[in-house]
Amino acid sequence: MHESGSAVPAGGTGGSPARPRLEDVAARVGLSTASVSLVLRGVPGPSERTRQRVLKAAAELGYRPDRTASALASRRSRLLGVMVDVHSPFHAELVEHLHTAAEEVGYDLVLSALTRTRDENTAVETLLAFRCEALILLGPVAPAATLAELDRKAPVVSVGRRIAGAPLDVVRTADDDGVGQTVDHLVGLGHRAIAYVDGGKGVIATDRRGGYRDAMRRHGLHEHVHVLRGGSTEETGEQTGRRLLDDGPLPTAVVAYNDQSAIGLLTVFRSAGVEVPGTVSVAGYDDDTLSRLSCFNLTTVSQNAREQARQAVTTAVERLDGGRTEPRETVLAPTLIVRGTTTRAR
Amino acid sequence: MHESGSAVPAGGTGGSPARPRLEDVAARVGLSTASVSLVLRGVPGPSERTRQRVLKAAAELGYRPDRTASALASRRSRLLGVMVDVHSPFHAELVEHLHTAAEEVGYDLVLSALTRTRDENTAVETLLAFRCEALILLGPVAPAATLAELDRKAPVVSVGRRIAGAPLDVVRTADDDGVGQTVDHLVGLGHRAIAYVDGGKGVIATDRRGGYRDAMRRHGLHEHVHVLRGGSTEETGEQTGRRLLDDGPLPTAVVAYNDQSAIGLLTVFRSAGVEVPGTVSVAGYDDDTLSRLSCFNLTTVSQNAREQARQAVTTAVERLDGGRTEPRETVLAPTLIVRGTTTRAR
DNA sequence: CACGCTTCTTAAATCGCTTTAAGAACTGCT
DNA sequence: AGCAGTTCTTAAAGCGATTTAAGAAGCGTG
Repeated sequence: MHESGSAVPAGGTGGSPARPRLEDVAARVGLSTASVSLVLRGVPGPSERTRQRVLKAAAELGYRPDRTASALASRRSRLLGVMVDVHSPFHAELVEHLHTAAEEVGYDLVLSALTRTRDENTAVETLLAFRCEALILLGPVAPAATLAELDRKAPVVSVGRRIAGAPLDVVRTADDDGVGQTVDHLVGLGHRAIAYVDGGKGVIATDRRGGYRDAMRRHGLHEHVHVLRGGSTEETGEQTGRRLLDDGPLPTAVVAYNDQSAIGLLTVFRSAGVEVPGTVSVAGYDDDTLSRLSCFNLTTVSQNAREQARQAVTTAVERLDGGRTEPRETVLAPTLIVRGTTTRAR
Repeated sequence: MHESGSAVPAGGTGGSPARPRLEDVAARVGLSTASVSLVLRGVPGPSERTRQRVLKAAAELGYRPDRTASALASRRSRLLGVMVDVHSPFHAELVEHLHTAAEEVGYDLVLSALTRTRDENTAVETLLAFRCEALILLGPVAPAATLAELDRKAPVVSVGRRIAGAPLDVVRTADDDGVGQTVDHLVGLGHRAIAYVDGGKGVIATDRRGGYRDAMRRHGLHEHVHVLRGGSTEETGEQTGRRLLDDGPLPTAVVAYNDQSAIGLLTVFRSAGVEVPGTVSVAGYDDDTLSRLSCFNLTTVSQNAREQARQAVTTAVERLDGGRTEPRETVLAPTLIVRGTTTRAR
């Protein structure tokens, strides 16, 4: 059963025509597999004539290198593992840009989805089993120590989440700055009673809350600082909205932890007859697909997915091919996107 | 000849501890790699004693088989390729269930994202390069002939899209039935003037439109059949909504091609002071995340992602391991989800 | 104790590609 | 011619697993 280069296209059970191998291409042009491999990978050496012939033959046979084999042989998979929450529209956008960025530097992506029944550990294990050379984790929640541990197996880039106390690569936007810009914008419109709806206990929530506090202080609105308990979903937004309506005089503007929360507020306000932005201005964070819907048209902050993705890939590749070993944190500036839910104070 | 696995754990240039290989496990228990491989894959043969020792050693070393190598050696990748539109929330849900379904039958998933700059061809090529054994395409738009061609390289399962005229595996829900159920529901509420907002020229749009027509006819509402030009986005929904408002008497109910379109209608109606469902009932299709937002609370049709995912995996695996060769179309019944945008006719 | 039978183990060949050291084919120069 | 220098090519050794045919134990029997 070792009729290696036999004439029969394929045997076995299936009917498929047996994918051509490097050897088939080599045989066709009467060269060695070594030469063919060299040509196909663009390694200098082969003569122009050889190059042309090989390229032609490969094209004619419809040859596609076998990733598994070349990964094994070269001990390089040229794969970047990406852990992503399939349900997050923001992650979707990141993935989109990661793809193009990776392609430009000759890497491919392996996506590992986070689901209700698939935790970060599983997702990462899968990535490792694929021999990904570096891991790009979108909004990881694992403790810093775990990530540091992981980083010893393969370079880790945390996107969107600041990692304190561990020497890891991080790419993120300045969350405090984003909220700060929003506050600036509102103050510029004459608002003073600007409330903030908090997002919980995560690192991100902390940063955004801090950004709000600082900005208010900066504008001398210290005594107007008002942080309300909230969350990251429409539901919590609605709850907070109702509390606001019940608890006496409304602020003239409310900044929410994220778009979903903001939309919850919006819904409650409008159905209670409170006009937005007529009576209350509302701003969110994330530039979620939701926020762009014309029925919301929410003023929000964009995290610049494109640039973050690009930086994440660069960061990973630098450690892989560039020999960088010092961890680096890349902090990008977010962009305020003014839409229709904020206007001059009443 | 087998002094390959020397005593030193790693050494060499790098600093990483060098992932343990099968050979390392074998050396540790003084057995051959063959035995270890057998044990680790659960193949009967090795004695109980051997089994225990191997398992222990593997655990101690933290051994994880190298997918790349085993795929190459076994000529089986046990990988299912999934083409997915990262931006679609419905696809996200499918992916989630595909993961669990695949895991149950011992397969892993490779996701290949469709983006603005990454077409179906590219996505599928990637999947093939990973040596996926079968391809699960979520809502493919490629012509039937292309898919049939592809199917010769690896079994293809089209999810959500009916493929006419090509012998391919398909898993989908009955779109006509879904719209039919919606119409039934509305008729049951006393509606007679039920309009339909079309979704364009695709197969799915055609089916849904047909479902509307048939259902209306079935209820003897032949002369109330009213199909409006529309689309699949909020924008087109809004446009159609405005046309409806302009063009004289409103129907008492409008069924839209999908949720996004329905939400466009909703937005226009409400901002024009037309109450939904007070004056007009509105229904969508897809049970999109959007539709669940309390501010929309849209009556819609669920495509039962979980079951579709499960069937898709089963279908693929049957062809891979079960030897099935006849193509099969699995049509699941969609489920009407009544929420707050439909009520008794005025 | 030699025999046939199981039951375990393992040597060795692959899988399809990469990589490196060595070989072949030319060149130009003395 | 002879020799060094270039420029191309290739043989052959892996990569880390799987797989199979053959070998080694173990074990009742006659």
